[in-house]
Amino acid sequence: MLHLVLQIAAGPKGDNSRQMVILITMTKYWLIKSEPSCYSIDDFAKEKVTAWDGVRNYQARNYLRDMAKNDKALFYHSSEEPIGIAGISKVVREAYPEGQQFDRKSPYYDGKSTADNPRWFSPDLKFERKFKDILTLAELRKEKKLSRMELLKKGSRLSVQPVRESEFREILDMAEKKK
DNA sequence: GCCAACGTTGGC
DNA sequence: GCCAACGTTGGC
Repeated sequence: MLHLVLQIAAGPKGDNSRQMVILITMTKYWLIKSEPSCYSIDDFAKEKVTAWDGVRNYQARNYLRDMAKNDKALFYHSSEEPIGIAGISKVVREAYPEGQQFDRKSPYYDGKSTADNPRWFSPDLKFERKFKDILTLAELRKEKKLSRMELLKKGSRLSVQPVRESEFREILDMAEKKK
């Protein structure tokens, strides 16, 4: 949320009555990775809304916590050909304590997490759409406008990453043109 | 607080 | 299946 304070006209010193506060919600953009053998865009399309759980990296967790309602996230298929962006999702619930950290039977169980002091958080994401064709990593690398993307940097392996609005738009354009 | 050893991610 | 690039762990 961005807070803009507009001074309409100068009042007497210390008098703020002429200030107008404007609240603007800025949509943020993200990229989330998933191995399709584990959870694919088709699984997502079927489930419609899912908790983005199982993330066990602190930086990725911080990004998950930064997600706000209505933010958009590119859904990326990693590890299996065709590797690339498969579709889009939307944040429908801000991050809350992730369930699997408390589940002893889960591979994501974390004994150091307590209900009072949870370590991991997950937002709820809603399936928005699947691209007709996966926008491949090779295609993304060829586009100069995307050269600053976190995803394309050497050694980048974070499973949750911020994406610039311009990059998000460019990716939608590219997906559209592939038809 | 350093850093070696180990584990994981993910493209190739 | 290889391995570079990271992140985490734990002894000191």
